[in-house]
Amino acid sequence: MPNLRQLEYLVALSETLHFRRAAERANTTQPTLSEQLKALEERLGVQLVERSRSLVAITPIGRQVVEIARRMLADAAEIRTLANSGGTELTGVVRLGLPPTIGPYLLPSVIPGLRERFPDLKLYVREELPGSLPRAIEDGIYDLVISLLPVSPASLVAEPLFREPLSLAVPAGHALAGLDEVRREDLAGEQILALGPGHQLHDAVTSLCEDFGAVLRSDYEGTSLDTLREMVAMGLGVTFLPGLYVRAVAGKDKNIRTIDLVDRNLYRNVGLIWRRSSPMQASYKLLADLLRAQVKEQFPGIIVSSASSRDR
Amino acid sequence: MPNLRQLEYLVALSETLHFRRAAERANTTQPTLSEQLKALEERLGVQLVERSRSLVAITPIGRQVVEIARRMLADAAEIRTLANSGGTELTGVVRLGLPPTIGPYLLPSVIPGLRERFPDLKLYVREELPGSLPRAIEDGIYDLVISLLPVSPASLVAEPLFREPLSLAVPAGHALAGLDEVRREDLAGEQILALGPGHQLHDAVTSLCEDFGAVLRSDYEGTSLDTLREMVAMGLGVTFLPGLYVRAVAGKDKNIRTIDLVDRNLYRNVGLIWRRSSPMQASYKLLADLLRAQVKEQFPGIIVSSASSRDR
DNA sequence: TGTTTCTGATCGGGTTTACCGATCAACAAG
DNA sequence: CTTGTTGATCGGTAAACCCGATCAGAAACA
Repeated sequence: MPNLRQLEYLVALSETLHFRRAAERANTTQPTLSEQLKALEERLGVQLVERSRSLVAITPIGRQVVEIARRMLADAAEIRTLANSGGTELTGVVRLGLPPTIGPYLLPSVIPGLRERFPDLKLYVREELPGSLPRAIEDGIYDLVISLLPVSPASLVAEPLFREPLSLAVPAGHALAGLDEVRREDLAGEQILALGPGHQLHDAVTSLCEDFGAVLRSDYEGTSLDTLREMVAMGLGVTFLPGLYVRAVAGKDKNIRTIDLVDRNLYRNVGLIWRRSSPMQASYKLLADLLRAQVKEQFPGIIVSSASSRDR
Repeated sequence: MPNLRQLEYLVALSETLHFRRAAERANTTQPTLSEQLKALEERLGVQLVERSRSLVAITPIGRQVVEIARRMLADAAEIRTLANSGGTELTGVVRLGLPPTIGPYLLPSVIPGLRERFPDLKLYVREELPGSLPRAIEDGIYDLVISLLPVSPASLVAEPLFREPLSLAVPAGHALAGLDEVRREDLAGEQILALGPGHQLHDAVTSLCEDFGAVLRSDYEGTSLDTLREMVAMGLGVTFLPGLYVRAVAGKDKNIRTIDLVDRNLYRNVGLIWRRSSPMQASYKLLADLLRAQVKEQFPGIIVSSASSRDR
């Protein structure tokens, strides 16, 4: 296996065609360069340099090697630059997992701001059922996950992002459609639609229904927030929609009304999760800051969480 | 400066995400891999691997490094392949210098055959006044030179290729045009045209003129064999043309006649020259063989030299 | 709840590699 | 014939590289 240092010597020699000057350029001494080049030639089993008292020339094969060696040295330099800058800054591909009830509504709004702040950051985004997200990040499939808080495993760190209120969504002609806000007792007997099991909204809504005396329609299970909205618009029942979705999509649909709930206990807490063992901690906190700022700016009404303890 | 072996370890780890299996794949032991990866991270000042008891993951920066490292390892492998095959076979760019009175007439005929025999060989061809060719190859500007023999410096090796007869070229209506061959005395008093000084034909023709009692026209100096041919066709005088040119071009010109000389001392010896210190000796001899074979096939009438002593 | 198994980290060691200063041998120029 | 310049060589040293044995923590198992 050739050696980067030896290749560096060869390239230097090919540029100067002079052992002493090449040694100087490569920050070493002439004996070392001479010796290492010999060693390189022995390793490869090919003569790379034509030496005579009056002439130093690179052989045809040597020139091919020089060409490749130049590439390799440039690559090595790139690694070094990457390491110098990349230690602090967020660059390259970061794999982000998030639930489908958040991704399509949050990301389009915040990604432009992200690009501006971290121009060298490329997000590889994948949506996944929220139930499997914590496991997936523990297994190293993602670098970051946006998920609902709290998360259990001690190996994970959660940085809260925002509290997202759930709004009631009813058809335009519904009895409750005119109200500015509804109370718990208003919902008694209503037909409630929810996403299928696995989605985080499913479990939450189920327990809500028990509390409120409402009826969960198990015969219609939505597969996405969009289908849920359509089902409400068609009068199949009412449902709860998360604030991000309401502000991004549902609020613009004339066929339904979204109503705040007086009972302000209805929230989902959304946070940014990473492994405690990740060395990108500082960068991820910066990212969380930026996400909070973006949400605050783009989604009025969403309550942005306060950052956890700073340690820079 | 990162180290190729360390990069190999990193790549292996990125593929297995398991220290022991990665060590096995990289043909080393787990402690070594562990240690060297730590050393690499310290050199770069960046954490590349996320280690915890239950998980091995490559950090985002680490993945960028892996990507570059893969390129570098592939390049290193390419160097090794090159060295293994290239030691014996003629590949890559070989720089060939030759005189303009040979290049355009010899090369088009032999290059197809060359391609066939040495498919990975790329010739960088440059024409130069023959006077400066020996100096140029001594200085390492070329790897090979086709030149007229003999060559003086002891640092050069010459492999004879062929003996190229000089033919007399006269205008179609000239007094000698009907003859099959001419004698020295036939030329007495003729106006002889030649190339300018610096060309090898100049000196040779000058001394010929003295011998034959012919007159060298110094007021018209050709700059190439083609202009010389045109000048003869226009009746400005007669000239000597080398056999290769006669067979490739001049023989097809109806406005002139080319006539063999009875005096068979008129030859130029053409050979392939390289530096004695060149390690490609064996390949160059093969090349000379091929060139001789090609000339023999393509240029009937040119006397191909016998190869110098073989040593394989 | 102990026991076993598996993980990567660490330790002590020996070998190889990389390097340098000094010197040599061949050659060119004066 | 001397002087200066070239790359090669030598002897010694420090660092890099590697390995077997072992450790410590976590997970799986009984």
